Amino acid sequence: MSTAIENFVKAIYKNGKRDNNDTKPGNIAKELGISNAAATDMAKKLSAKDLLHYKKYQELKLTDKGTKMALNVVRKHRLWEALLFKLFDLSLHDIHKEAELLEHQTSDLLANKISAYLGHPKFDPHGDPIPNEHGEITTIDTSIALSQAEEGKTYIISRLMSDDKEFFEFCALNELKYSNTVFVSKQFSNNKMTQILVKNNTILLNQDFSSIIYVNETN
Amino acid sequence: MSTAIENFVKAIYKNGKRDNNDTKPGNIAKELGISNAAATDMAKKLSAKDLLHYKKYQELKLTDKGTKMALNVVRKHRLWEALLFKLFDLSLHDIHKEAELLEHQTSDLLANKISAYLGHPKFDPHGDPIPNEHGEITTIDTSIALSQAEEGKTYIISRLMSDDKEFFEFCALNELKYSNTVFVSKQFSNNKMTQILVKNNTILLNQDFSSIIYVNETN
DNA sequence: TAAAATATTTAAGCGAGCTTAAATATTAAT
DNA sequence: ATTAATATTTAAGCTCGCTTAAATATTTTA
Repeated sequence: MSTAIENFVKAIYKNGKRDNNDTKPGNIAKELGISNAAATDMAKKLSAKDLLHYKKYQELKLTDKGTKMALNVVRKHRLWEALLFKLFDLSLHDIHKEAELLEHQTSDLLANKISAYLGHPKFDPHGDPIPNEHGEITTIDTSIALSQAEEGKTYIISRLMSDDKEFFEFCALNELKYSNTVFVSKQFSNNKMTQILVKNNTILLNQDFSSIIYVNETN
Repeated sequence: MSTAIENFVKAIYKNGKRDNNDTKPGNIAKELGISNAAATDMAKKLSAKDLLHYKKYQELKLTDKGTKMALNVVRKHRLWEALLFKLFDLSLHDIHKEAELLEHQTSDLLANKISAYLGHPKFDPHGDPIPNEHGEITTIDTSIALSQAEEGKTYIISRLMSDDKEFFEFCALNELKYSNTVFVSKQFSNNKMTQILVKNNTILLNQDFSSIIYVNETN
């Protein structure tokens, strides 16, 4: 299936997930930056391929097959985001742009390898859920802020919940990266500080930072 | 520039590098799995774009612009191969297939990030040279076999020169991967063994293995 | 509820990147 | 050097994924 088809199906899927869910061709067209005519055309074609239900002037609805395809593309996108974020010093915006292209040229095998390498993460760096191999999504984020973590336990960073440049610089300096391992050596309950160990570096976090670094328990 | 164009230019470049260098349309067509007619057609188009010189019934010759494009694609291909090889447990064949797709969807920025992450390697896991950002190629491989390495020095693995499955299994077990760091703790000159330290594991290599693991000095 | 605004669909057409079939040129062989 | 074999080119035509313009349906609003 082509990039155009994958993007079309993905756009319908994402549109359906929003509050303002109007999945008529015009809306999808706007999202994809193509003409309404092109969207109608594509809708008919994909209907013939059993990827969506199309009826004149009605909303577009993905079939099970279409939903599965959309979830597969979304999975690849988010896995790429997670990998690029972990490996490289790139802005989330740049990462998104690269993932947008790579997602269509990624075999299921490679996607699974990326997932395994990252420890099968359930969320990407934006905090969006990553569908598993079978298209299943974990909607409940079981991660907790480092400020809530238990002393003496080991966690994996799942989310850096901030837009602050300085915070990201601090993270980069201290190996605080998505999917890295963190050992919570001490919780100072009085002054709300958290002491952690990351790659043999001991770091003392104040609450500002410990409350926006999200982690998952290791199992 | 499209995937079709990039592949066409790349095919001419690679063809020209071989002994049997006949860069007429038919040969390129065979390499790309397209018809001769399609290749002639494309040659005309690319001539108009100043990517190659085309004269009826003559060989196709890349212009400087075309050569630069080819080198850029080759660079991205080989960087992907190096990265995938380092990160994932995949066969060289699978890695090649994935890189073949990813190479066309990779920004120069991302390519540079991959290169930096790998320590700007000069060769990919096959031992093929990786052009730098400016399209320059290091043709002389300065790497040496571990059997020739100096005691007490630290090296970086540049090449695993084998097709043997068991050898690769041994490598995987012992963190002997492309771009990993190796410390040569002892060279036993009498029985031609080499003792190395990789990620806190001490490994004793016989000459069979130490002579096919190629490394570069760290600088 | 009828007119105005907006959205969707149909129709015609275009470029990219292919195809096959036929015409033409080149190369190899006798 | 002619003929036979092979390669290249031209021509016509296909699908995909778009476009614009016109026709038609739906919504909004007065």
